[in-house]
Amino acid sequence: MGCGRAFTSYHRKVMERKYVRVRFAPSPTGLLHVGNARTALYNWLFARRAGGTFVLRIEDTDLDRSEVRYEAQLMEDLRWLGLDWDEGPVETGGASDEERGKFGPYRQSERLAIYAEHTERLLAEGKAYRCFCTPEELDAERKRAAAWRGQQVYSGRCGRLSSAEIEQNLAAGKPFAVRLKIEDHPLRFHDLVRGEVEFAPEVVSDPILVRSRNYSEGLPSAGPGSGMGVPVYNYAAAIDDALMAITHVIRGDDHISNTPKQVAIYEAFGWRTPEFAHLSTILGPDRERLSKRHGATSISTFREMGYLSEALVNYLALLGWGAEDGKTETFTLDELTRAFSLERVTPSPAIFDFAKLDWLNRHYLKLAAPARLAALAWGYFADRLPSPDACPKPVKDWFEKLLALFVPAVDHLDQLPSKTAFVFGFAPDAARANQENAAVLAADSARIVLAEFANRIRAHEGPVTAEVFKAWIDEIKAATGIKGKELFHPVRIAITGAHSGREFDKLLPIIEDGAALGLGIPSVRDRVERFVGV
RNA sequence: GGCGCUAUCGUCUAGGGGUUAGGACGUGAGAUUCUCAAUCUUAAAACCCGGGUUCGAUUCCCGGUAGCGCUACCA
Repeated sequence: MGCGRAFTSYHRKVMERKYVRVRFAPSPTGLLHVGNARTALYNWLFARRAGGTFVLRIEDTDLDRSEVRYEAQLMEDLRWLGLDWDEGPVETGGASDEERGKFGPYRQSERLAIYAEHTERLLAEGKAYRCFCTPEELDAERKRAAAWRGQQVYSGRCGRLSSAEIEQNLAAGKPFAVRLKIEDHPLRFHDLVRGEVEFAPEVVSDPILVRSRNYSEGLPSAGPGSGMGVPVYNYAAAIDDALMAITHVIRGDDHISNTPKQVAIYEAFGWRTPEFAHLSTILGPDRERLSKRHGATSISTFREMGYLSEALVNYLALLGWGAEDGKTETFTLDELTRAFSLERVTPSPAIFDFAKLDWLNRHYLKLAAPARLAALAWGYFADRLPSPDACPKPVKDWFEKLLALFVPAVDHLDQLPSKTAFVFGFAPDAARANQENAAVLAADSARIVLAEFANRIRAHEGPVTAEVFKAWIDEIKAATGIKGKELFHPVRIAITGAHSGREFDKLLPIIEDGAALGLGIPSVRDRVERFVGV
């Protein structure tokens, strides 16, 4: 296949909007949080559904705040969620040192020359102009405008400078920004989730496209011989979206007010505007924008807490989108891909519900294969188990059984150590000290039951199997007439330290098998003897 | 202040000019279990307010209110 021809025909089809091309364009200034992850997910689903292309672009024009480690983390998080991209930047330290895609580079810091070129064009065509206003002048103007009209717009006075004045300023070495000249007509765009949106031209004012040098210190040169600084977000994003032939811009609704500026940029270049879809904000329980103080928000934190990626993906999909039947709640990525449509995305903001996420996580935890759970949970037991590669098979098997019993009782895997702590060690004094336990143990029946149980333990050889235990319980019940809670609770406390927990017939083998493994796990006999005193 | 977006159970949502306004999470009750969890059954729980259009509005239109966003040479 001739690459050049293939590209040309592909490109033509792209231009005719026969293909869908979307992008996820994060700034590597922090960890990927659920809001952005949901944006990435919707982009990905939309692309996959349409058989289109999902592009990853890194918006790192804010060099003060951008960090390479965040970029790497971001890619790891996307992969963990199962969101693969078709085009994207060369990964620093990644498996491949090849850039994917023909519309690169995919990092804005590597596209500065492209922006500079386009700015020259706008300047030459009179669609943009140099603004020599100082920050102080602008500030004063803003205050005046705010007091007078309640609006803060730029007067556009540098747009009326004569060429002589411009030459003079340039010769004097005055720093300048580049502003777009806004035409006097409403700026409209179509939004797939909100319909037609329109802004009056005067509220947009002549926006800055390129910062002056003063604001671009320490940044890489915009290009050879260029006297300009670094472009602002709205400008770079619009150029990139156009040049990367993005057909649908799906992003957070905090960008709605930015969109008319970008539409004006598209118009200035004579480009066709893409479709937009603005996704609502994710809020915390107090209706404020979701943030760290509400709890976990970054994808990597959820991962560390032992949430399954399919649970998070499912939850995020449901947050702002509903299935067509109005009923289905659980979706695999595959099912989502088939069911998803932007038309069904809700425009209203959504409150992040940790309880529902937990429910979905429990759901997927129950479905997960034992070996996978073992691999995921191992890290939480680093101080109790040998490392996975140095671990004897019997220990591995035992651990899987332990998980099978206790995973259904947790919301996320990091709750496992505390749930299972009593298996690995037994603290009789703490068990007695517990108030609820003390109430149970205070009863005469409890003393009788425990004495009976201890007698049988002493007379017994070998592990206490579920069958042996059952027989003892039946005997004690028959001998003493004690049954139900009065019978079981004291025994449970003597073995586990708590009056509630998993079923004895599954729990006992875990304890007795564990005791035989050399992990320091006390046997049932050890426990009971220590508890009642020998 | 200006501009914009949004508004159905506590939460996520379905629906839509006439409905018993549906589902899910959570909550309450019951069943089961030695107990907890799980599971099953079940209950309570919503159309922001005011006007207009209409025979009829929760649904369409306008206004109000509230929440959120933007209002930077941040992204």
